[in-house]
Amino acid sequence: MNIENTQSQMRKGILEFCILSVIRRGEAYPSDIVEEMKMANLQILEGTLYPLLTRLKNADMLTYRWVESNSGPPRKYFSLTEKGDAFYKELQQTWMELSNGVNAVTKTKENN
Amino acid sequence: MNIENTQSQMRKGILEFCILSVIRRGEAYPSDIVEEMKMANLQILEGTLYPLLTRLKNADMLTYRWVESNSGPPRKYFSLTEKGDAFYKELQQTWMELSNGVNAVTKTKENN
DNA sequence: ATTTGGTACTTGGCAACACATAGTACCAAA
DNA sequence: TTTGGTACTATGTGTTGCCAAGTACCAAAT
Repeated sequence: MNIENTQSQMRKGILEFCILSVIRRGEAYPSDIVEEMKMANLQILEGTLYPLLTRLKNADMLTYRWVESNSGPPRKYFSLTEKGDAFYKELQQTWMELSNGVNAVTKTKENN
Repeated sequence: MNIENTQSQMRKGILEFCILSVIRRGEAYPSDIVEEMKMANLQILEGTLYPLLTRLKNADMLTYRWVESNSGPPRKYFSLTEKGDAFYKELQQTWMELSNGVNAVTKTKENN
């Protein structure tokens, strides 16, 4: 029961939302995503990102196309499917409700 | 990959924070906690709450005392230990950072 | 031509936790 | 003494973040 562990627990399910959000703004390949997340102070590791993208693709939320790179191997560029877009909107709603709920329970005079 | 599942995934680690917050405002027994959570639109089930309280107690974050009830069996009233209070403050910081991060990544013009 | 280093992706396994389910125990009123 | 409600316990399952090891491709240096 340490903070590092709790931090990764808190990430569960939320990363999915963030990643869909990044891809939703335009085709992206894994390193793009890591970069955008880092800019928002949300680190995500490759060992987390790759399996997550695979899950989302298998669930028909994402598609990808191979794009040649001039500095290394080809890259998978991901984009949202219609289903993925619909799912994203549900996640958005879910996050808002959760976030409001947590703030309601914890942000009370006595706790500040 | 459905919404119900994602909702419970998103709860991971966050419930811990919420529950400590409720108890921090004053001794509470499980049903009190469920009630306060429900008021904030955060449902928590008994099968989740009890093991969580046990974990927190085993980690020295909580203590409890038995209190007689005039309508049923005695109740465990929980309160925070010093360690629990320190931990709560860390969780508070963690939640703020995570929450800000998620909003930064997802709340962009293109996504509204 | 072979080595080296970087980039991109894959795979298998582990630990933590929300949740479901079934069960135990206690109490009070019918 | 049965019934129904309340309080708590114990066990098992599925999902997921993360780690670690591995594969593969490319380009510049040796």
